[in-house]
Amino acid sequence: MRPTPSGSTVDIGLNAVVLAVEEDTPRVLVVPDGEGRLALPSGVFDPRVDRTLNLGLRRWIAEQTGLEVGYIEQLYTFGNRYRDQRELDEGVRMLSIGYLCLVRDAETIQANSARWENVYHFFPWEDWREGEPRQLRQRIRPWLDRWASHTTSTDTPEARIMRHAMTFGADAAAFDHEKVLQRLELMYQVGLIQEAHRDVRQLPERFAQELFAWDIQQSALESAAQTYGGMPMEMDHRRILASAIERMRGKIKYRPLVFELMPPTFTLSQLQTVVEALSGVPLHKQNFRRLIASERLVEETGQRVAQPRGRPAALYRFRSQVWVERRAPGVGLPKSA
Amino acid sequence: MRPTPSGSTVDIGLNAVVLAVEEDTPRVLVVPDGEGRLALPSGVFDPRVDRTLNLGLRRWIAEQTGLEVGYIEQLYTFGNRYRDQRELDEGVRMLSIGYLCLVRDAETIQANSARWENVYHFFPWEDWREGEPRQLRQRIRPWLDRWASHTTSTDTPEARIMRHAMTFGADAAAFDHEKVLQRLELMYQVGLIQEAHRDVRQLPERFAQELFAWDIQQSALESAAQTYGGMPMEMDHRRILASAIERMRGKIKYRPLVFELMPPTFTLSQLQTVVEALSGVPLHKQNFRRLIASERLVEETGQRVAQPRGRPAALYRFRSQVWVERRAPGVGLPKSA
DNA sequence: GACATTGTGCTCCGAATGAGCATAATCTTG
DNA sequence: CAAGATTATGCTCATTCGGAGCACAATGTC
Repeated sequence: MRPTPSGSTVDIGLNAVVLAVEEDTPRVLVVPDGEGRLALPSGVFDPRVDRTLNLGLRRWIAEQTGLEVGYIEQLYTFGNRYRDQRELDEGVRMLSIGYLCLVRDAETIQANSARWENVYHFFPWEDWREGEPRQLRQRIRPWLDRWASHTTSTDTPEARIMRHAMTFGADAAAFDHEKVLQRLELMYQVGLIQEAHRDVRQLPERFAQELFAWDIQQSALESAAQTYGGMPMEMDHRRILASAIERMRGKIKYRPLVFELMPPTFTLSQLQTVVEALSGVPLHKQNFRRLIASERLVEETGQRVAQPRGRPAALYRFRSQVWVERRAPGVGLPKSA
Repeated sequence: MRPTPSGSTVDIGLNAVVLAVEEDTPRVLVVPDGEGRLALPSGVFDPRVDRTLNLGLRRWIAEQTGLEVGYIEQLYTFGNRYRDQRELDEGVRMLSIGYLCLVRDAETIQANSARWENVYHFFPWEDWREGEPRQLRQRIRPWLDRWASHTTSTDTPEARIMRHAMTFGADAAAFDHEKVLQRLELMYQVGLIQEAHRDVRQLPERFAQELFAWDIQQSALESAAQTYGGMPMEMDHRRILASAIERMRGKIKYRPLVFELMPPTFTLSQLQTVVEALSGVPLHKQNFRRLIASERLVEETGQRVAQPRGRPAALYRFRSQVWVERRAPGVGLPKSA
């Protein structure tokens, strides 16, 4: 190992994606900055204060939101330059480590004006529970097609069409619901999310050219980003959120992660609603029950719960024994999801 | 975002797990330190030199091994204390970012005495191609059982038995081949790998107690670690290697990662051998071919290749088109794998 | 030419999956 | 109170997928 660069200029940002699901709405905890800009709970890691990264993260979350989170999982370490104002001002390099945190109750009150925001407000094109989102088909895809038809010095139209097909699918049937991050990054590069326009203004000229490299008038693009591009976040926080949703969608299939979001007892319909909220696709009710039953992920409590309408549902609880018994327990999702 | 801690004391270590498969042997690139200790190619990230983490990593690999790697994927950022001597000496805190790199040809000559080492020399218990490894059944499991039977202030025997079952499986059938990292970390905590004994010597007393907390005489344990615990590595490099194998085993099923390790053309048997080498399990030959064919991951070149024995095999190449067509292309593995 | 060895095509069966029908248990409304 | 609406739950059926093995092909060796 070579000697350390003297007087390191690297800071470690810890960023928490705290998720909860309320009814059929997946929510993320956000911290407004007072001027309407949204950020994830986050802070700089100081090894003199916190012994581990996890402890540092927990401290920042508690300070900024008053919440004590249970489940924590590291996502990814982002190291891109030029996305942080302070970096430009002071020449400090910031790395961001993203974390996924799951909590049971979105109703929990937070301190410091932190609040819950619908995840799909940040990615309107990711919610396919009612079929392909209209805005995606009618507004976003046309922009992507226009972008793909432009040739640049670095991209051929074929490469761009392929990129479009690989992320958003050539048609609705080929849409891979797990590629949340890849889709966001294409939207960024095309200029269909507001962060791209914010960044391009403070970027050195030679880097600016990498962004939405095509001869569309930027104002039209920026207006489209405001209308269809979902809510923006500070710095690269929307990317971190995208990583979290992607991880969630992938992992839910083979690990019993959902139960970190459920109350101690729940009905199978509630469980299905939560899975659907996260994965963004509708599920066949009877088959979902059959699957949960065959995986023996839950057990009956013997109680039933009255509903506002319809037959009362049986209450279940998670069988923590599954951790030892089975090898890859998860709620499963249809191949098409 | 709060103000930065003045004069950060965090360094970022970049660590590369460079994998290749030669015949039926998965190999990792290691850099000996001159005294027989092995390390991964690694170095400290300096943002003044390299614009991105990936570029920094590539530079370190090239400097230490002379190799230009193709495929790179970030694994995990480790932040544990007390595993680096310099940290103890100078109070510098080091975070390690692990990367998985894939190269096509293990024969490539390296500079600076870097060399290829069989991955399973570091994890002898992970190679199940010939069934459950004898050392695991006859030597390692008994130690784990003895460990599990001890009660401590922090652990009940039930918790330890559960931990054993969750990682190594209660019986051979329940062994989950993907949990490579969890198994290594249990081995570390029990004291069955040499790094644990190295670390415990330089740890402050109160942390030392967390390690192999049981009343076995340490010398017997250390001797077992030397005999059955696989080859040790510097710092936490073996953990990073474990993460890489785990990622590889998981991802190979649903992404065409293997082809990064294959030559431009190959036979289906060669492909199967590589998949088996990485996943550590034997596969049914005819079903493997059927799967590859049905996924249309490859296409025939029309050529055949003579063998030392047996019928000549058809040569195939990877169909890069699959990236656009299919949603989760991978080589697939049996449920039991 | 018999035999060993590896490659390749095909079948069979049971499990898992997608889709839908039917019935049960509740509340609301006429 | 009966009919209808609504949600929960049980069950069937057709299809696909995955595990296992038989059979034959194409080479080299004895």
